[in-house]
Amino acid sequence: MKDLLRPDLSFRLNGRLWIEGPTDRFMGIGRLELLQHVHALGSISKAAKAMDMSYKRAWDLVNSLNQQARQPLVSTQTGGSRGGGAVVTAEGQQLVREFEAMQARFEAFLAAETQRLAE
Amino acid sequence: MKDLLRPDLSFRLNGRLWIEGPTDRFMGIGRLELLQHVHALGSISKAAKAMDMSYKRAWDLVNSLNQQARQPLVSTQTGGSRGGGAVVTAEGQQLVREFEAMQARFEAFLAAETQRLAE
DNA sequence: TCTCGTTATATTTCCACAAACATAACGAAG
DNA sequence: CTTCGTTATGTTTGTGGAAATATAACGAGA
Repeated sequence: MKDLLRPDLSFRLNGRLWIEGPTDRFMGIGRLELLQHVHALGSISKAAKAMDMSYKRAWDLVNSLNQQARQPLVSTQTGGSRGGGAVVTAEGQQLVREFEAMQARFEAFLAAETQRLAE
Repeated sequence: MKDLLRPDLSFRLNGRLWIEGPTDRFMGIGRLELLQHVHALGSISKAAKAMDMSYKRAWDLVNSLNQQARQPLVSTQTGGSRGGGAVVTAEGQQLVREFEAMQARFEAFLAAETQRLAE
């Protein structure tokens, strides 16, 4: 394979993995990172800021996740002394763990295929 | 996992695989199908028509492939009684075979992960 | 030398989607 | 009853990339 490619350019194998519903995407690497940030920071707005994403976009993603899940994956609270916040529920944490694992296996697959390409 | 999803909606795992260069994408499932059509039909314009793609887009993709390859993957000819045409070179055919194989292994991976999701 | 189907290439138009912007509601605490 | 940071939601603006449009060149064959 590599003998087909221009030797003065560097190429790499890449890929994406996601779970899609009838209308919307359900889960992907971006949503995974968002959930991880929400879990770590306790708020959608802080997570958005940390990821350099607009709050609206982050909220829309969380909303899409919750709409497609049997039970809320992120539970939110408005108002209060600290303005409110968001927590990743037990179900959300389960999703994070399982998708992380799948993503890790995918990256192993990519690494193996990359190896194959070099031969 | 499936216990997290709304039971009234149908979800499926999906993914994409591609080889990227420094500036452009080099290879992916779309380019694979284009090469297969060019090989079968002997012309970029017929391949484009068959795929319901504009000729310009198809030509741009072929051009991108050729630019990034050490040797032409698609060889073209203008003019002549039939107007010209395009053939997938031996190198192009090798690329098709290798990417097909990789894509098949990826689909096997997806199937295995899909199995895992259902449990 | 005219035709025809194709390759080759530039320019313009269009549009889906993201980003940006705006505003209301919420509720604990002081 | 005001403040503050957050959630919640609608509207407007911007833009990258695809699609559409246009045109030239090519060369075998009639």
